[in-house]
Amino acid sequence: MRAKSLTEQARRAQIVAAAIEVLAELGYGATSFKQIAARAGLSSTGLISYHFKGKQELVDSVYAEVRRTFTEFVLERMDHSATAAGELRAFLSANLRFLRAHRAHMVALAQVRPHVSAADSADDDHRKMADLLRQGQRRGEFREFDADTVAIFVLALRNGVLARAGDHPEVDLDLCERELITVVELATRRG
Amino acid sequence: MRAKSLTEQARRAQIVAAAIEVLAELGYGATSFKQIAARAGLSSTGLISYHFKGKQELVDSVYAEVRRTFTEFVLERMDHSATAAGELRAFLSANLRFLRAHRAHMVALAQVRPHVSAADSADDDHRKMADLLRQGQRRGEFREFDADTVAIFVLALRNGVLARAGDHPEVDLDLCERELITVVELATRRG
Amino acid sequence: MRAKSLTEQARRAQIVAAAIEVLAELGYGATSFKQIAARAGLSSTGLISYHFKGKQELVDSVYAEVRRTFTEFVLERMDHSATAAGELRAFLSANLRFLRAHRAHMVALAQVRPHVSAADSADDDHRKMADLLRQGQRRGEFREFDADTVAIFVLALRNGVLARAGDHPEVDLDLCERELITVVELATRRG
Amino acid sequence: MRAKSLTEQARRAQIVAAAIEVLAELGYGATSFKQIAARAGLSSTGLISYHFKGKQELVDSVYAEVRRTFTEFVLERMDHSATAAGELRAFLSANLRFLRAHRAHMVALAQVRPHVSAADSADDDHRKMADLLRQGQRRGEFREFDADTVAIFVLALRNGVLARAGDHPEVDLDLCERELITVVELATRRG
DNA sequence: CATGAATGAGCTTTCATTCAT
DNA sequence: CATGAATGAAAGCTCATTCAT
Repeated sequence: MRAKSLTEQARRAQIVAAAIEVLAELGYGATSFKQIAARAGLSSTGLISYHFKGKQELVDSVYAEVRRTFTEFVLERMDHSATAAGELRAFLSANLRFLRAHRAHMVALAQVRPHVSAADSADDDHRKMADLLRQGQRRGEFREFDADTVAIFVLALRNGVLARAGDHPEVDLDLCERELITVVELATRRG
Repeated sequence: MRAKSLTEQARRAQIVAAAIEVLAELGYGATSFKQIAARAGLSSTGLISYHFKGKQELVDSVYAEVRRTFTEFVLERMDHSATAAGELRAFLSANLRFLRAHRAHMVALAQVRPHVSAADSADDDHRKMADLLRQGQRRGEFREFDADTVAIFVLALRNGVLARAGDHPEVDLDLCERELITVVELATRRG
Repeated sequence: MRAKSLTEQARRAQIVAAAIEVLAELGYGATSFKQIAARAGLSSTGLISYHFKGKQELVDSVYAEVRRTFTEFVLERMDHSATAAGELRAFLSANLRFLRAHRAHMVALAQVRPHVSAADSADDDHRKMADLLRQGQRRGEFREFDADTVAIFVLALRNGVLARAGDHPEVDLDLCERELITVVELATRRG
Repeated sequence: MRAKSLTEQARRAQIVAAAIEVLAELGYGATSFKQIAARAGLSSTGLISYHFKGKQELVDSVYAEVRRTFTEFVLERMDHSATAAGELRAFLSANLRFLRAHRAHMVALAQVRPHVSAADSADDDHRKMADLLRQGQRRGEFREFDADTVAIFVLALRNGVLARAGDHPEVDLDLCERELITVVELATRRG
């Protein structure tokens, strides 16, 4: 894999950005090269094939880009010094803030996930969350529970809120954030 | 809308059943009329178009059928006499049992949901859950929280568990059920 | 592989026939579904894909059809009772007559052969010819030579004549036939 | 047509050489500018279009180059002083040796021939061979036959052997050469 | 001269849908 | 009612070619 030129990188980024927009607006099924090309102001779908070996590579690139943006966003807002409980709170909080800042990314992510070829990196999320929970248990912050199972719950809450908020713009994200943090704390804390 | 003859109803049911199987096995994207017809033992996709005005109507019918089956299943197992907390427990429990008994329906539901046109009947679920929660608050079983928000959480937990279990057959559903009930109880109970 | 209906067989035959014409006129590279559909009076290339699983199946069908026609034609004109030398003469003669009767088939065959997927049935021809030559040697009609090598020669002569005559309509096929038979006889006869 | 600079000539030669390799390895259908550029170490297919007016010119150039190499090779090995029969033997012999020395050229030639636009220079071969045969007849070396027709045969034998040997590497070229010379001699000699 | 990005026509294929029988 | 043949739109993708730099 030889290095991409600057122009190439820029075009790829532009196409990925257009794809994200279209995915968020029309959903995966209606997202064709034609739509993406139109959105990106390209004169031909051939150009997309020129920059991406196939639809799969584009889909994977979209996924990677959204994850990159998301991870970066969350990491910047994580509270590394503190307790596991603190990290958990920061994680949830960052997720909701990301939704506010990049709603299209969030929706596109949901649309694209079932079609990503990469060994499912959702498993990554799961593993990291379970580790954080176990750490909190070792430190005595959290009660006894099966960390893998509760990790499913935490991520389910996150996903469910994002999905709901994606469909229902009227959801009050501030309220949601407070309640979410409360709920997770009640569900995990010791005693 | 004139009444459907018995034959017609039977055919529709047969097609919907086949569609559910195919959706569960191949996913939405690979579910074509051809696949469904083959699965149903029909010799022509024309028959599907004959009985359903279009793909959308079939999709909606699949959704309706899965929901009907699901609702029926859950209702039979609800504990109506008891407390709101009891109902909540019964609801969660029934959901997991349904997954065990009708995994294909569950997977098909997930595949089909994003393409359903009907005014989202997920909203129905939400409303009912919120009502149940409010009832529990009035009775003093639950702590103070925003019922609409927590309804999102409860359903998110349910959906997340189902999704995870759909993809990862190794998940221990019994363990999952116990932890889920514990978590929801901790998160909602008074005091 | 279930039986094809009569209509289906007819359509397939029609498409194959059109493909043969187009191949003969435009060559393999310019033979697209579009051209074939136009030639066959079809309103859509989709119909070709409907009747043939893919381009490869069509190509193979064309090859099979031409070979079938050809083999039938030649077999009818073979002199089975007689000597190996007689059979050889009859074979060559029949080949040239086929060219006169079905020039398009012949040209299409040449165009299509490199793209046929079937285990090369040109090897079949070769084996049969070598067997015939060996038989003639055992009977004392033919001189000693390496039958496999001379089989290559005989088929090469046949192919070369067909190719030349395909490109140069002015070739005198009667003269060609007489000379060809003479040459092969001189090259193979004992003494 | 202004003279080509040295650089230009070199580039053209490089591209043609790469094209020959690709043609021999992948066949005509899979030989794209992209493949050729990659093989030649060029970073853009644009360069090919720059040096050749179109694909046709490249194809014709490949053909011309192979023919040039081939003719040169054969001419060097011809026995000019001798009889027509001797020249004929030398010609056949040289052909087989060329195949051994430059198999790729030979295969590329076969791939490219059907797509060459140039007034078929195969006719050249034919004319020369017919002349040689007539000369042999005048000198009393060869029997009476139609020289044009037998020229077709000789070239057909040559082509057929090359084609067969191209596809079947197990062919014994030494044996083939001896048999070929014998056959042609039997078929042409006087008495 | 060489580069690499861009273009648009063309390809095969799949799909939901229609319609005569 | 059911069948299977036919339709045409749309998809992803490849290709030779063009052009600004």
